[in-house]
Amino acid sequence: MKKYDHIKIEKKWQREWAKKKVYRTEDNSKKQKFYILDMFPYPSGEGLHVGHPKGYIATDIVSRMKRMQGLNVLHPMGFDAFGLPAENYAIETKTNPAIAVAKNVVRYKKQLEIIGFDYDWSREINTTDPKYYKWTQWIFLKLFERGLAYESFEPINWCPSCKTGLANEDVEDGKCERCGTSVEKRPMRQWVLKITDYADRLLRDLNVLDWPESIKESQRNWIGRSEGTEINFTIKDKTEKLKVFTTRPDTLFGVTYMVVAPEHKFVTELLEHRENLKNHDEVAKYVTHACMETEIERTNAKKEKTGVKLEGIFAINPANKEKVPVFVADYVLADYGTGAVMAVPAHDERDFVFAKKYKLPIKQVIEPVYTQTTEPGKIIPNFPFEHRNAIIAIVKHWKDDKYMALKWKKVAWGTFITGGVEGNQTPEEAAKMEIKEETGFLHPKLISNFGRIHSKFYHVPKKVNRFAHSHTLYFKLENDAREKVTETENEIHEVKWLTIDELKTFLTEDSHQHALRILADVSDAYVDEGILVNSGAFSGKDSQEVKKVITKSVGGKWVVKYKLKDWVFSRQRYWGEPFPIFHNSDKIIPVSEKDLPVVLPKVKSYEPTGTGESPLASIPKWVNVKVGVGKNAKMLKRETNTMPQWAGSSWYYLRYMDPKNSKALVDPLKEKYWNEVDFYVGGAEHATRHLIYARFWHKFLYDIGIVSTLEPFKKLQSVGLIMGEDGKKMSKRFGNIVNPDLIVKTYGADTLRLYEMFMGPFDQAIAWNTNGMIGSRRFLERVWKLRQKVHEKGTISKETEILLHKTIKKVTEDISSIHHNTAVSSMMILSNVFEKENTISKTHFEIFLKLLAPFAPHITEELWCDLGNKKSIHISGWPLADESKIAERSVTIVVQVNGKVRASFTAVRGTSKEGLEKTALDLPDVKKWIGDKKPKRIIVISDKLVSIVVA
RNA sequence: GCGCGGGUGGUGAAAUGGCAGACACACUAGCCUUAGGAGCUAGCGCCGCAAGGCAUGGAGGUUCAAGUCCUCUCCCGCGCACCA
Repeated sequence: MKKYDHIKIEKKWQREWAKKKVYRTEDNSKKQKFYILDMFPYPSGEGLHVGHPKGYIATDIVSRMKRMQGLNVLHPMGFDAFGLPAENYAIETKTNPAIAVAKNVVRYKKQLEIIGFDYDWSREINTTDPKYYKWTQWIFLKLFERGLAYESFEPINWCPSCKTGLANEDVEDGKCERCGTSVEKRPMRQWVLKITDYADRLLRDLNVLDWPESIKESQRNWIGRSEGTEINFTIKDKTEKLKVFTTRPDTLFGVTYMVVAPEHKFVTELLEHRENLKNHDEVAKYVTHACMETEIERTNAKKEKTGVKLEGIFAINPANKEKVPVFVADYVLADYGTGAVMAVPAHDERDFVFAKKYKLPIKQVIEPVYTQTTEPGKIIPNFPFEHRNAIIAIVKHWKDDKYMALKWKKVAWGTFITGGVEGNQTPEEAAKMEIKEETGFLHPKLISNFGRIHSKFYHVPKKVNRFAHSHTLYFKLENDAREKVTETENEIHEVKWLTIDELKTFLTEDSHQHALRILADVSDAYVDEGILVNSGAFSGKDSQEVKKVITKSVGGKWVVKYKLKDWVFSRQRYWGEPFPIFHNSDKIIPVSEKDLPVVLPKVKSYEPTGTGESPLASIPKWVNVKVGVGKNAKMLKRETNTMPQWAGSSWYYLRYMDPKNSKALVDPLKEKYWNEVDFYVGGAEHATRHLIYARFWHKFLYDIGIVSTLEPFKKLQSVGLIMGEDGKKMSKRFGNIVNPDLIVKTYGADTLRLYEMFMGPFDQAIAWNTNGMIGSRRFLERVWKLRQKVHEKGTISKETEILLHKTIKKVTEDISSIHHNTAVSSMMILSNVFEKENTISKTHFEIFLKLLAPFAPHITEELWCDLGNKKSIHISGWPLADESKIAERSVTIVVQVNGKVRASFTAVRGTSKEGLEKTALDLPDVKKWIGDKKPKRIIVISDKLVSIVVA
């Protein structure tokens, strides 16, 4: 037999498939459709490394199986090529980026082709093709028509190195995602898309998506919805008001000062006239400094908080008419909420830190409520609470720095002294009585009142959910006078004298720990929900329940805010889609649809100007256009910004449905047929950019009737990176790049494909290991040799046939759930068993080849053809597992004695439990372990195991 | 700090609550070959001569039975982070 010559075989079949158009996708098919998509690549000058095809191989396998199962599969490929990498390359080499992109695309296609993908290349798209970006511009026009694209002059993130504005999503840790330079805030004219209008739908519809939870969670975080209240504070002796946003209107009575962001209009306007502020210069200096800081410096949470008081300015708390000072401080963000906050230091950590530093009053308005969530005393849900007035007494020793604590004897509790308040006792009387009863001490003296601490728990002896409201009182013993304690009290608990440090580990109840923090003077802001105090008519109410009531009482408005910001959509660079927009002095005039596309002109220099203008501005012939005829003709100026890299990829999946249509973005009938992407595979790094932008545009296109689905990608799967052999990210910088061309040449595309799938779980990052790949090659060699055992009238054993059917089932299920690694290993097991057979029947071997075909399309096609088949294996039918064969007649029964496996035996499937038990007890190995002891219990699981328990 | 994933041999990893380590790499021994990154046979978690015991980051728990379920805890990766 011939040697397995992968080079010859792979070349031969790739040509043959292309010639016979084996993978051409039909639009007018009666078959059920399946749309499977890879995130298309950005063709850089460096070419693909072995990590790039991992996702493509996985989708290729799924699409091949689906095709064999008789579905009409759309599995397209294209190129995303606008943006900075191509432009920077152009600047370096002084070539037109269009030329470099064309060259890179050719290279990428060649690299992809030798791996043997089943793409229908007749549907290839390229985002830089005017025939494509015509429709990107068209979508922009529609957004503009609906008021979702607008010009703004707000300060935005600016990368001084890339010399362009950036979207919020392009900034990571205050640095430009592309080049790592710290971004600055810079006010400039820019185009912005109103993605915030879709925030609520983008958030809500995540729930129906079959996506990895981590990516959905990232998007939820990014959108950052929160509900709260907007409240106006009037300014003393002035007409203007200060509007704040808060999620905690229930703490309104605890406001002791206000804070506004340095960029806030309120501050800017005050600074316009010296006489407005007694400390004008100080404030001006602070504001200037704060605005100059970079995003990193500003947003570092660990940075010490700074601020300056606006001397002479006071705000009036609408709830209690109290007069509070106003500060300007950079811990308040200008672009979230209203850029101003009401500070409640007692119940907000940041305000607390600031108040401590500037010695501002801290006023408690929420009493803590602790809920027991662990046993013993875990509350029973949906069960009413019995309220009880109570005390917690902290008693200091008469001379030592020690405090009295109770160690409970019947439960694992450590507490201060506790008790109920009976009848018309005052809390102080009740506490003194408890001290005497429980400990015998006679002369406690009240030092201070720590207020109430509430706790919810299940009272085990009384069988009720209890809600205890404990007045927490601090006493000091005047002397050691003590009387005897009754026996009953002594049986319940033991008195201990402990230091503060010892109490930290001794006290088991959260409410007592809270009291201890007050005692030790280390309490910080209590930020959880609780019961209102010092809040006028609202005192005693539940904080959760009064939020809307308080809002209403001060004329506030219940609102929803998002962290998500509108999408800064213009770049001051050359290599992007031009905007279909004209300017006429102040007026904005959209280019009419029939004049699309606005083609990107050639320029002499691609260098960014850094002035906030793109290089396009330097081509007067392109910028100045005469529009209209006769006396209606006007000279207009074109918009010279370009769109960001993310524009083209925000809708490309739709174009594959109808890539050549010059009349419409996508033909409505084709859109209805192909519908949504059934399965989308790509890197998790796109979680908060491409995957949010595309969802946004898709929802917009739904609203204007272009698409018929609410979401673009039904099921999403993320690919785990392939790292270099050194475990570091594969990159030119580390010199650890493995070139797939070389692997394909030396080992073959089929080996590469098989290995990348066999490496490990698909979504997990993993290091490349060329050594480990040998195993996949050997497997294919063995499959090749198996051909010699195949005869028309060959036979395989019953067991092997059973295994074959189990393998069909396993491979089918594993491909569907992207467990390609275990699919490969199950085929390896089958081939190992085949090797032990003398002959293999043709039909059985063909089934095996079909299972392997999606993974190793070339070698299987060659063997399939060699067996005399005329049509391609890839359009043959997918095998079905015969369930009746999978159910083996004999099963192995495991016997456990006291939970340890001691023996096993073979039984006929379906043997009665009694029969299994009897056989098991008769086994010598079992008898040995039971000895003369009597089995206490015997558990029998049919067709599986017998578990014997002996004393 | 909050949220989402993970911790299993020398390595990559398998395992509907039912024989932990399938499958593969590496390694060891032997065979076959004019030596090669080839093939075949056997071995390969740890301790132990063995019988057997111990092992899925750590500590408890539920169960006849736990890598798998529950509680606490440590470590690693990712996302968000002064968002009021």
